[in-house]
Amino acid sequence: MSSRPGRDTMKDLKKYMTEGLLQFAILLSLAGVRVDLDSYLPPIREIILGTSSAYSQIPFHSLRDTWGGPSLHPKSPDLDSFFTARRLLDEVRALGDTRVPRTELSAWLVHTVPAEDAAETGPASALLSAGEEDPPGPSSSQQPGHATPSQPHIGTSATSSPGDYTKEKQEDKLGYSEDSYSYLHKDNGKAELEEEVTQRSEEGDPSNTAASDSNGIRAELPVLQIDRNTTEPSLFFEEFIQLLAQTENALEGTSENSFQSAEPSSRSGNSVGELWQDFLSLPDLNITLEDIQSISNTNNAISTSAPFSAHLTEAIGQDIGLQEAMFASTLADGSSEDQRPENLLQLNTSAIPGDPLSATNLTNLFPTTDNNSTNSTNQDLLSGLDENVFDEINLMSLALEEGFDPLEVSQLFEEPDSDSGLSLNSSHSPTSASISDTSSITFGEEEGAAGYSSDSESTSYDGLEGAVGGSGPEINKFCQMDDSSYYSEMSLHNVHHNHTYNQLPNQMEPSPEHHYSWSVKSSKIRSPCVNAMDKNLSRDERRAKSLRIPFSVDEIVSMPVEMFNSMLTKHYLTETQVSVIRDIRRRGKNKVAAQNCRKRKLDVILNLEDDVNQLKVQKEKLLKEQAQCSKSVSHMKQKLNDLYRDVFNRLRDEQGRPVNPNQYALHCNSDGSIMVVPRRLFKSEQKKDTQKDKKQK
DNA sequence: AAGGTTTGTCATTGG
DNA sequence: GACCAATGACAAACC
Repeated sequence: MSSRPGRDTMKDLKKYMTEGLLQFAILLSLAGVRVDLDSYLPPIREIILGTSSAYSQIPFHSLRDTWGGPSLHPKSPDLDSFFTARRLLDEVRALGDTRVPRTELSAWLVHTVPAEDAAETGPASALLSAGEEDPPGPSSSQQPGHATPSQPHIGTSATSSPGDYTKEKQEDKLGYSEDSYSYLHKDNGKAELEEEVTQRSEEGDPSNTAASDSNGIRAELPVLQIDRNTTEPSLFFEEFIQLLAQTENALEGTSENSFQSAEPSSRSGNSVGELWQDFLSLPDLNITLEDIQSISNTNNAISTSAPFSAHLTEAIGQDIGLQEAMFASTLADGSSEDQRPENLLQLNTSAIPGDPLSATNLTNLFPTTDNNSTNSTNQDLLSGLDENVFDEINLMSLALEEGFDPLEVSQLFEEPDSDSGLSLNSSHSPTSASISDTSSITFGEEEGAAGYSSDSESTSYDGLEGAVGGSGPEINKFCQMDDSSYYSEMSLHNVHHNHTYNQLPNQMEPSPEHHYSWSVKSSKIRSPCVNAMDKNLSRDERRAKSLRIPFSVDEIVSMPVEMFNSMLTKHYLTETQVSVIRDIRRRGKNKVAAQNCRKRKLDVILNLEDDVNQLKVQKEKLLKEQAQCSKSVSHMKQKLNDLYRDVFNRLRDEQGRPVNPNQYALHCNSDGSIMVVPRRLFKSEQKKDTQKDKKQK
């Protein structure tokens, strides 16, 4: 068997990578997040159906649509399965000191467990026992403090949703007992995944980094790791394995007896293959997969509106960003299942300002996609979140949960004598406060890049930036912070308080400027990071936010003078704020004036061009008329000459001789009479007339 | 990389 | 004199 050990090693390595990536991809699809593994995997169809012998682990194609039982694959896949299971078991045991998210482990067992059921003493069974019975390993002591109490949060619910849904579907289709289902679902399914995600997010698990490596091979490694320091996953696995075993027994029926005498390993391999084949060939499976996909990708459906395909390659192959995936899960939970919005509300309620766990709650927004490990840089976004921002976000969440309008919440902090409906003290406004922290970051660099920068503005902003906390080294920190707050608020807005879907921005109420500006800006802001978001804001907008000016730039600019002056006087604004507000107004008006001026200039230019064109047309017309007149004049001259000649031909002198036209000419008198005058006399009279004209002139 | 366009801003002027 | 609109000029960003 080992006549060619090098080739066997490569073969094992190939299978190792392939099935690991496949399991990882299935896991990610179950978790509701997609990752592009197409470049690392052969077509999923080939892997599953075995059309490519190079990747065939199990004779799926020979078992396809057959219930009679497995048959031996020409390449002896039973041995492959045996060694595969054995090797995986060794891998798992060898990696016992490492910790791995339970979600991934669950998916790994989904693929592996049926094999062990057939052979109680088989290697897969040993694997199960390893996962179940191993006491908490050294990892529990290596990473203390990770076992924080699981807090419900948005990201967790999003992550656990597909898994629960999948299990529920499987239970429905395969006829699982109600007891087992309820136990699995209620006790282990959701809470376990939530805690796992929470734990993973707080750990900064190095497996994430490894999984997020651009190398697809490394991305497979965490799948093969096992968390030994927790016993709950074992329970989960046990129940799930039992369910799968029941399924396998139900599917194999009596034909299974003929294989009981066979080698356990081969039987396990065939069981896996048959279970997979049956699982995939179930007529309702497509619905299940579609449901899974629809749950995890509702957000994508919003943009694409295309039906989801159950094809796993599509599910895995689509590229999706970290924030998009998280946000998609959040939206999907809010739209697809009734319980999810409730969870969101509860989560937001639990996120009380000042709660030390509030930061954790929002930090948990991201680990749902951390399991995907699709983006290593995004994982760094979790590292340094400011608790103050979470307090502000939690305040917003509280307001949303309690049914208050954010405007009302912000007015709680507003000075009592403010009679302006527009006035909001954004220093306490959750929305504007969270944004202002961000804007103070990029403001400094933008200021330097700006062409003109008044000294007073620069200096004052620098000082205020320090007050706000936008120091240089913390740019990334605030970027992450704002990012999380932005997405969390966006999700909350969309789920809970989107009352303006049918309204255009200009149809909204003018007074809650924050709503207007936020909705308008949020529609433009889709970039994953704050720098990109702030790039959509003008310099004055960033200045206003950095100084916590409680008015939007549009308000400041378009406000009437009286209202503007009253605003400056009624609000306790610092000199810097007043100066900046006046500058904003001046620049804003000048900007509009410049735009109008350029528009007018352009209109003038266009009008002049039209005039030029019209004049050209008129010129051509006149030239044509001139040519026609000249032509007519020449025609008239010709006629006159003809008439002249005809007249002289008919004239006769006193002797009856013809009159020479060179010696005589026709002269028209003023009374209309015509006389025949000798030319010399006619010329002398003409000379006299010309002289008289010259003298008169 | 050079050149054209767009846009924001400042300085100035006139109403 | 303050305010504002208009406009030339400049610089940065963008194409």
